[in-house]
Amino acid sequence: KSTPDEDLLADSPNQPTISQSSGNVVDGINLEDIKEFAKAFKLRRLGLGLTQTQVGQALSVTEGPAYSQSAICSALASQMLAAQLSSQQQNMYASGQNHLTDFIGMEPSKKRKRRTSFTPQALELLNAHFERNTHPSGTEITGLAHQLGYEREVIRIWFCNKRQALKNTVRMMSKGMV
Amino acid sequence: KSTPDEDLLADSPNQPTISQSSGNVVDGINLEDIKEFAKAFKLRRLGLGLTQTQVGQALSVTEGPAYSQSAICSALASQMLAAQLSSQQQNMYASGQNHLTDFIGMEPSKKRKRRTSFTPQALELLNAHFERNTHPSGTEITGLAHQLGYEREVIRIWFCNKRQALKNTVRMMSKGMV
DNA sequence: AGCATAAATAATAA
DNA sequence: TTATTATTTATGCT
Repeated sequence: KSTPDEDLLADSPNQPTISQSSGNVVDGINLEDIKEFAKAFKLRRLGLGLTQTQVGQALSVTEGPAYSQSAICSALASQMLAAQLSSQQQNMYASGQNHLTDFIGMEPSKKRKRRTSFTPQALELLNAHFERNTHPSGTEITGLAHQLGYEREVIRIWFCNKRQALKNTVRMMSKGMV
Repeated sequence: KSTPDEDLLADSPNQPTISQSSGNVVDGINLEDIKEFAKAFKLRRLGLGLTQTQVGQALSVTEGPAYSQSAICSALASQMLAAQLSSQQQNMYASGQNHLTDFIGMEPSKKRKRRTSFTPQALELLNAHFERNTHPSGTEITGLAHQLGYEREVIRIWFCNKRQALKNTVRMMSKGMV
């Protein structure tokens, strides 16, 4: 129940002490510092109103290869989970010549895909499939997509959402509701 | 053109038979039962004159997190779509807390192992260990796995991923970002 | 307005 | 790096 965001907002209640270097040190950097970094990074990102994906793309320009959404997330989110950091040296980072800001102008590519609507016939077939197998293979998905005349991705997402709905239901049931 | 509401009103024209357990079983619960549950839930809600949003807020008080309107809807509506349920055994659910966690016992196309999900408690312990030692020995891993009730391999991988995440963070830091 | 649900984003297991 | 799950957002209905 502690998302990075929440930890982000939560006020750090403790240790103003510069973590005594007894703690875990990774690559010469203290764990606490790493957490602090992750926190600051996310604040920056949110402040700029960027998604992880966007930051990844932006970084790919200046920095080397490419940071995928997963990479960003993996690198930072994880560190914040257990974070209860000394709320000091806050913007020991903040200052530097932020590369990120330069990309604030990036795209307006905010086009959301038009919500597709399935025909009753399509839904019937999809549901039938779902009852038989909630996790169709890639081939099956492609087959369905072709057969029904929808984009493959759309069909894939449909199954994702459908599984989610089912799981939510089961969760509620087991909670003893109704 | 078949909204859940309509299905709701429509009288179930068939099978009073306890669905023969041949059907899809999710987490020990039969699909038909799930549909039945969804139907009952909605009836309850309407009976109380509540909106989905209201129910969500109400549940958030007693139950943990928060159920958004979307959540309620997503959980229940979907199940009713194809519903033609045996209107029997009403609260065979109400009781036991079936491991809602991972439904899908269905396997075909075993390409990828099902993503396991850790409980907050498990994560807490794992993180604690990680902070103490990022490279647990084989014995330690086995111990943790046993203690937490996860497969040894799953625990091992968790440490791999965790180390990777940490390394990535350090890399970014040293790149001078933020 | 409220519902249903597709699409987008975040998180992370494999 | 990939694939899936979890959560949120937002849009097309009625």
